[in-house]
Amino acid sequence: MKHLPHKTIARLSQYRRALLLCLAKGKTHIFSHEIAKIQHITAVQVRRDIMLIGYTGTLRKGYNVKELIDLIGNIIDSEKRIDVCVVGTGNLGKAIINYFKGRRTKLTITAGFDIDPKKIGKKITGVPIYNVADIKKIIQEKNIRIGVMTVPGEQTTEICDMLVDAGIKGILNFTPKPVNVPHGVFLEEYDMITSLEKVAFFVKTQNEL
Amino acid sequence: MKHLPHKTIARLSQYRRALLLCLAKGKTHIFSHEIAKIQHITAVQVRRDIMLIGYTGTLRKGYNVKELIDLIGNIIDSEKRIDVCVVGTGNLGKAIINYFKGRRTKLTITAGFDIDPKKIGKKITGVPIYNVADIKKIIQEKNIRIGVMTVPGEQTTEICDMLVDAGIKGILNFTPKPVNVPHGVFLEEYDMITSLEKVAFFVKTQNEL
DNA sequence: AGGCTATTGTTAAAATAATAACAATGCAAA
DNA sequence: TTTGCATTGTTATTATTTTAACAATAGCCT
Ligand SMILES: NC(=O)c1ccc[n+]([C@@H]2O[C@H](COP(=O)([O-])OP(=O)(O)OC[C@H]3O[C@@H](n4cnc5c(N)ncnc54)[C@H](O)[C@@H]3O)[C@@H](O)[C@H]2O)c1
Ligand SMILES: NC(=O)c1ccc[n+]([C@@H]2O[C@H](COP(=O)([O-])OP(=O)(O)OC[C@H]3O[C@@H](n4cnc5c(N)ncnc54)[C@H](O)[C@@H]3O)[C@@H](O)[C@H]2O)c1
Repeated sequence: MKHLPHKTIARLSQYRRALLLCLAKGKTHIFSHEIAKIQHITAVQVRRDIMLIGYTGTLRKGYNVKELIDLIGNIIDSEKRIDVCVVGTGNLGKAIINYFKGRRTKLTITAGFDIDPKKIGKKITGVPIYNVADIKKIIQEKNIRIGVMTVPGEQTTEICDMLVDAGIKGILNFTPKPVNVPHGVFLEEYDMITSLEKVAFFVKTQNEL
Repeated sequence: MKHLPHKTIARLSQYRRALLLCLAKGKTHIFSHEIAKIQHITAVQVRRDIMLIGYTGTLRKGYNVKELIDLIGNIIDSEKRIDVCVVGTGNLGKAIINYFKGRRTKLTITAGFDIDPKKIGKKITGVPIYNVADIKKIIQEKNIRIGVMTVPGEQTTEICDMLVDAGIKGILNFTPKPVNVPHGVFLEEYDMITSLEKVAFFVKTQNEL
C-alpha cells in the first residue's frame, strides 16, 4: 500500500465504528451503499477507500463485516495498545474520559492530569487523575504517547510544551488556543466554534437563496 | 464573490478568532505570515483566502485587523443573531455552553434541553434548561435555528427527528451515532474518536519509518 | 438454462484545494 | 534620491479528493 489519504484514514475509522454496530446486530455482510448511507457519503467513495486498503468483497453479497473490521484494525491500529492522557479534567475532559470508557479500541486513556487539588487523586470512571506537576514522570513511566488538551486557553501553550518535553508523540488540542509543536509530533486541533460557524454560514446562505 | 470553498469558510472563522485576540492586544495591522503562523498554515494560503473575499491589505503594513474582522463578519455571520440550542446538558453539553459564554459572536446559545428533572429549570452560566418535552414549543417561540446534540447515543435519532420537526435548519451532532436529515437541513458531525485514531495512525506510521 | 440485475473493482475525468512563482510596489535605509 | 527588500495580489501549476463511468460477474428469477 503506497499511501493512504488523510481523509481515507478518517473515514476508515468511521466505517469501523459503523461496522462494529452492524456486527453487534448480527449482520455478517454489508453493501457499500449501506455503509455510505450511514456515513452520508457515496457508495463509490466507500468502495474506493476499501479498494485502497486492498480488501475485496463478494459480488452480490457485499463485504464481510468481521473481516473488514479486522483489516481496518490492521491498518489504523497500532500492534500494541497506545496510552493516552487527558490534561485538564473539567467538563470537557471528563466527557472525553467517559466517552472512551468501554470502547473497543487500541487507544486507552490511562491518566488524567489537573492542577485542582480537589480533583487530584480521584478517579473518573476508573482513570486516575494526577497532579500536573508530575506530568513528565507519569507520562514516561506509563509510556503515554498521545495527549489530549482540555485545559483553559491560557494554560495551553505551557501544557503543550510540557507534553512535548515529556516525549509525547501526538497531541489533540481542544482548547481555543492554537499551539506549535516541533517536527515529529503530530498535531490535530479541533474547535467547535469553527464547526458551528460553518453550520451557521450554510444556514444563512440557504436562507438567502 | 462566486463561491467560497468550505475549507476557506472554516479558515476564515479561525482567522477571525486569532484577529480578535490581536485586536485585544492593541495590534492594528497584521501580516499574512503572522496569521499563518498562528494557524499552522502557509502565508500564501492566508493571502489567497483573503483575496477570495475581496479584501486588500496595505503593502508593507499588512492587513488592517479591525477591517478584516468586520469583513469576515459580513461574509460568514448572519445579519441577525442566530439562536442555538444544546440538547443534552451533561458534561459535554455543559462544556459547550460554558465555552460559548461571553464570546463575541452572532451565534448565541439561548436554550438547553434535558430530560433529567434535576437539571430542568436550572441555568448553566445564564442559559435556561428546559424540558425536552417542550422542545418544539421553545424552539419556535425563540426562533432557534441551530441545534447541537450532546445526548447519549441511543437518544440521538429521536432527538434529531424532534429538532427537524421543530424546524431547525442546522444540526451539529457530537454523539457517536450518525443521523440522517432531510434536504434543506445542514448537518455537521464530529467524532473525537476519529480524530484520535488519526493522531494514533500517524504516531504509529512515524514510528515505523 | 439463460437472461437480468445489483453489485463490485477499477480506470478515467472532474472538482477542489494547496503550493509555487513572480510581478508590482511602497517603505526603509543608505 | 536611489537601492534593496519585504510584502501583497494573482496567475499558473501541482496535488489531492471526489465523482463518474463502465466492464465483469455472481446470484436470482423465470
Ligand atoms: N474545542 C472545543 O470544541 C471546545 C469545546 C468546549 C470547551 N473547549 C475548551 O476546552 C477547555 C476546557 O473546557 P472545560 O469546559 O472543560 O473547562 P473547565 O474549566 O471545566 O476545565 C478546565 C480544567 O483544567 C484544569 N486546569 C486548569 N489549569 C490547569 C493546568 N495548568 N494544568 C492542568 N489542569 C489545569 C482545571 O482545574 C479544570 O479542571 C477550555 O479551554 C475550553 O475553552 C473547547
Ligand atoms: N463526539 C465527541 O467528540 C464526543 C465526545 C465526548 C462525548 N460524546 C458524546 O456526547 C454525548 C454526551 O456526552 P456526555 O459525557 O455529556 O454524557 P452525559 O451522560 O454527561 O450527558 C448526557 C445528557 O443528556 C441527557 N439526556 C438523556 N436523554 C435525553 C433525552 N432524551 N433528551 C434530552 N436530554 C437527554 C442526560 O440527562 C444528560 O444530562 C454522548 O453521546 C457521548 O458519547 C461525544
